[in-house]
Amino acid sequence: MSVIRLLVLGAVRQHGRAHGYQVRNDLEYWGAHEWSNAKPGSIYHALKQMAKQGLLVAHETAPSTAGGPPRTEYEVTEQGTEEYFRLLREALTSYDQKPDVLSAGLGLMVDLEREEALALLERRLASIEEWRKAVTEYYVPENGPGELGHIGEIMDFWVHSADTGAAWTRGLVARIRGGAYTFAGEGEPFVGVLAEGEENPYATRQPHPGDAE
Amino acid sequence: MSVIRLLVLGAVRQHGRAHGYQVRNDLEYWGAHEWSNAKPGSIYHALKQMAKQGLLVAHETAPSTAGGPPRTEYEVTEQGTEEYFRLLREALTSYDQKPDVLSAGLGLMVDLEREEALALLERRLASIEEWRKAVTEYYVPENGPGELGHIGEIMDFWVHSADTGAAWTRGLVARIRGGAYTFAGEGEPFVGVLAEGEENPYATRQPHPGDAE
DNA sequence: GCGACGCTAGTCAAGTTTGACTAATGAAGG
DNA sequence: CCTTCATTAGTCAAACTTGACTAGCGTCGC
Repeated sequence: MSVIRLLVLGAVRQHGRAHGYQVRNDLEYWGAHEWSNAKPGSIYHALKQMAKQGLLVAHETAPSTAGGPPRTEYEVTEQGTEEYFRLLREALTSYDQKPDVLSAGLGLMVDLEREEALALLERRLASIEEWRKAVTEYYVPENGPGELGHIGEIMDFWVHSADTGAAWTRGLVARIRGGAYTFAGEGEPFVGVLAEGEENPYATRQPHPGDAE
Repeated sequence: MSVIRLLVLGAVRQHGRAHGYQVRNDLEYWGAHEWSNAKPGSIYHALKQMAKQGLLVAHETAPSTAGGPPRTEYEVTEQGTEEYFRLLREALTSYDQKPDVLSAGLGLMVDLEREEALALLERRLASIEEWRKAVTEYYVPENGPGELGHIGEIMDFWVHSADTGAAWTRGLVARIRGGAYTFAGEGEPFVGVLAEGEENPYATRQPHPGDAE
């Protein structure tokens, strides 16, 4: 699963209706350009593609209020909402060792109810455990480890990552169970997007000047 | 940087001369299909592209000895060797939080001399430290953390990953400094590729049957 | 003696990602 | 005024990735 679709659906959904540039700014607000491949090209592509597939509807809109080419606003369809929750649940559950996917899941988890988020994270812990068992059983050669030479370090690195990742997840579960954060259906939700015209307080040092990394 | 080029260059270089299917098998031997995007399509694409760019030379070869279409053998050029070491050094040094790149670097690090590998890993530690300082200084809002709401968990996750990653790297440095493994110029190198016809002892449960994940 | 199956060695189209480029507006400076 | 510059909003070609497909050859069973 590519993380872009999840992020874009999450951003559009929180606005109700949003154009590409707004999504782009939200993702920067979330810091997503630092930990995922959220670049303008990918974002606009995802919007168009998902519109073509019926996950979003595109409303043609008049030339923008503040310079630049005319902008298109998007809205999430029912089908898109389904897909959004499918992706979100998968992001929180599966241990496919892609940290950007988990990060996106963390940013959007409050769209779920507290109990469900907890259940998904527990499932995640179980699947890490399962992965660990499969790998260590499978890759330990007859004559003990070390027979693999330095190649064994790769496995050791992955196992270490899995273990520390699991430990961190257990901490998160404890915080959520202890009442942290506001989940779906618990009153005033946390505002995770920028209003039209609002400035990003966590903008990168050099805000995209003509883009180019 | 995409990890595929590094892996493919490393594999071809160890053979001296190799065709695509051989590279594909080596990467499976290394377990790369588990922790990177090393799929047939990507591998063959990388071979062709790098041949076009002069990093590899392609030798047309007669139809294979054991069925299948005629195969092309590749060899690393001088330019390709330069690029290989550039990529390898970068993989070991930079903390761009992509674990597959580090994994590839670990698998190929013995192509460097021990002292250089150690120096690169120390640089890696320094750059993790630097990243950590920048992020924590920059992202902590005036009114303390927690103002970010659940979004703060994303940062916490990344900082935790950086810290545990650094700890693991320090362990690796200690092992290498303690004399583990055989690096370049230290006699008989570890055999990291499969000879023609040799079977992969760590093959996945179901060896690629018609491919398809 | 032939048909099914698996292995060898790839190709290909569709989709995605990248990095650089464009074009319109408005504000600031001289 | 008029040039320069940042901001808004997005396009585009080239490269890369993905998953499914192809085709030759051996061999095993019956």
